[in-house]
Amino acid sequence: MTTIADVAALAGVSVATVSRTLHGSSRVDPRTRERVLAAAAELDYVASPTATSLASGRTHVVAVVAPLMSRWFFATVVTAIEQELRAAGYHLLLITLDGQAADSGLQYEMFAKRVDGIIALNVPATDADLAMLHRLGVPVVAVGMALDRWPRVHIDDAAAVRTAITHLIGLGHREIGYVGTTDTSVAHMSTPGERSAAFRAALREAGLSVRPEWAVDSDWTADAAARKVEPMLRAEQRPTAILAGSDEMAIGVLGAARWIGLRVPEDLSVMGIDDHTFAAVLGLSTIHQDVRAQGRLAVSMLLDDLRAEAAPADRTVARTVEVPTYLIARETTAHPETTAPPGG
Amino acid sequence: MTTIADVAALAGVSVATVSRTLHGSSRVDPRTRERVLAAAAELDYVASPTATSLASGRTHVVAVVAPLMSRWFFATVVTAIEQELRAAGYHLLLITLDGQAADSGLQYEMFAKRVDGIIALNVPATDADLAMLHRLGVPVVAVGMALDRWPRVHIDDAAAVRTAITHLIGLGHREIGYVGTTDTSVAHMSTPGERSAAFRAALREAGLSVRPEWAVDSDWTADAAARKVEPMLRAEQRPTAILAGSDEMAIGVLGAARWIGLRVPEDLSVMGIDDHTFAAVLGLSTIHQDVRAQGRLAVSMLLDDLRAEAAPADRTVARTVEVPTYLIARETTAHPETTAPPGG
DNA sequence: TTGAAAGCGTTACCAT
DNA sequence: ATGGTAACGCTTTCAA
Repeated sequence: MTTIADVAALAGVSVATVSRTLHGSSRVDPRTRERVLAAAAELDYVASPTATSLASGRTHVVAVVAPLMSRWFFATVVTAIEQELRAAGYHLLLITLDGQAADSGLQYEMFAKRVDGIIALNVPATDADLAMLHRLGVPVVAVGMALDRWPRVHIDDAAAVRTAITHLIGLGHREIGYVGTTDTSVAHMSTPGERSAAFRAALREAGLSVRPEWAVDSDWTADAAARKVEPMLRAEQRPTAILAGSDEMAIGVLGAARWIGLRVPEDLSVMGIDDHTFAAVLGLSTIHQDVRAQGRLAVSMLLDDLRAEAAPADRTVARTVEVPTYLIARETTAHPETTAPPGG
Repeated sequence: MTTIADVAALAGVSVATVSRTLHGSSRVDPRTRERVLAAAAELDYVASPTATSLASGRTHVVAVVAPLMSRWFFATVVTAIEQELRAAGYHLLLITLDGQAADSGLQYEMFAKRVDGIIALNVPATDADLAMLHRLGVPVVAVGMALDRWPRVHIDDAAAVRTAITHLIGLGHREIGYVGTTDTSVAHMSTPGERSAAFRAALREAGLSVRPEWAVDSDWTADAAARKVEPMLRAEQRPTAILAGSDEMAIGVLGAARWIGLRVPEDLSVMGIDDHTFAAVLGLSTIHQDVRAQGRLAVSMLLDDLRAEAAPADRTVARTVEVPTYLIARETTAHPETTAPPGG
């Protein structure tokens, strides 16, 4: 393996000079620089990141922690993050909470020393986790769920839900149901329970009553949502519209409606939140959020912090950024034509 | 930051002994071990992975290279891989090709020295890339697309397509169309073009003719597939069934059918390949593949190679593993009831 | 502008 | 079984 010493030898300078040249930092005589660069190129030299890290104390790696990857939102943010990090000369260490006991703690110690910073995607943390994070002194940026006092990029979940409900009410719906996580105890799998709370609030604001049996708890998947919503749709009295906490779950509702034999939107209006890649093609009405933008923002905020460590008070980005959302009305929502005929 | 020296001091032994104890390798007096462990626990000592890497030459990090993350298949394998790696004490460095020029090369040099091995998910590589990889001497395992002579885990794409076609023919279909990538030039975005080739082969084997205009090229997304398949479905003569190269694209076909007003499966049968999470709930007939298993297998094969580096000829896993696939007939495929009435 | 040399925190070899 | 001590490959003072 070719080391910095080889380059130094070939260029006829000291390793210190090679290091300086390749770092572009301090001044180096143009002609010296020329020779060094030539030597490095000649030898296909690439500095050992390991040695560099040990000597400099910075790894140029950022950890991204997410509950799991198989959900569209996470996969999409991560792609955006990776791209942005790569452009900035950083690598991405992916940490998933999948398959871990919810209470096993995040074990930041295991990777904290490997990275310069952490981007946490919707990961809840126990007090112990937070304490650990602070103790380690690693910069953190949260995406989605707030994480202590760290910078955060997110959407206004309550507003998203309100917009959705307003849309449905505007169409004439009065009997509205909801599927989504309402229980936040399964910590590491949960997503802002705010959406569920916002649902109740939005209905109340509109002067509509919230029927408890029309707000069902579900895992954040299409299958689960379909199963959970089925009884509600088969009941004597069923809602004329259902809002799902995510498009994934909305697709589940679509499935349930299909196998029950309810026409969408004639017999049932369905809405989601997110604007999943499939939403357009399925004609799903939803609330759009720019997921990639959130990833990009998270990266700039983190890099900003990393730079600030070197040159304090050099921050350019707001400490918390709210990304706007907006309604996309497609074909799964319409005026309620019929008043809930006996289901089935 | 607490270092190995602190632990050694507290335990009253040399750093060498601490290193040995924590590594479990060579023998250490039980009582000494006890003291060291206590000291380490007392100080919350965690070895610096950076220093360890530099000294030992092994990073305990594996790179996973994928075209992008926002596709269900990739996201799912990656989750499985991460989980498996974590269990084995390894971390995962995620490299995406998203947003890179297709011909920009994979730039393995940029991360090769950071990792002990590489898992490549459906990434095509130029000869230059392959040469580079070999030169770097990093163990590689390929998932999906074959990569030179490296170990590989994959499904039999041709068989999958054949099974699908057989299913359709068994239902009585004779006019069968296909959507998927047929052009493999857009290298870093392509997936086994084998599926497309297999489609033609399967039809020919069955004695059916392949109408060129019924085999359309498309990006590997629902939207693209929907757009690409629309003209085919609106044409005077249209197929009675369509096989998509992936469930994602099949969902696109479902969308196109919906907005054109074709009933599925009465007017059109639709099949996919993969058994995407949404397939069940959408009632999509498809060919199932166990994606997580492929991820797990890839990890064992790679770890096997890493161990073999230490203790040569110590391999336990076959050099190439083929994961089985099988038909799941759901509700989007049926006997062709009508013979292609004028579209629209 | 350049070079010498002291770290950075571990591992692993060689003695003992 | 344990300790001393060269590496590992680079960065970064400190001098020159």
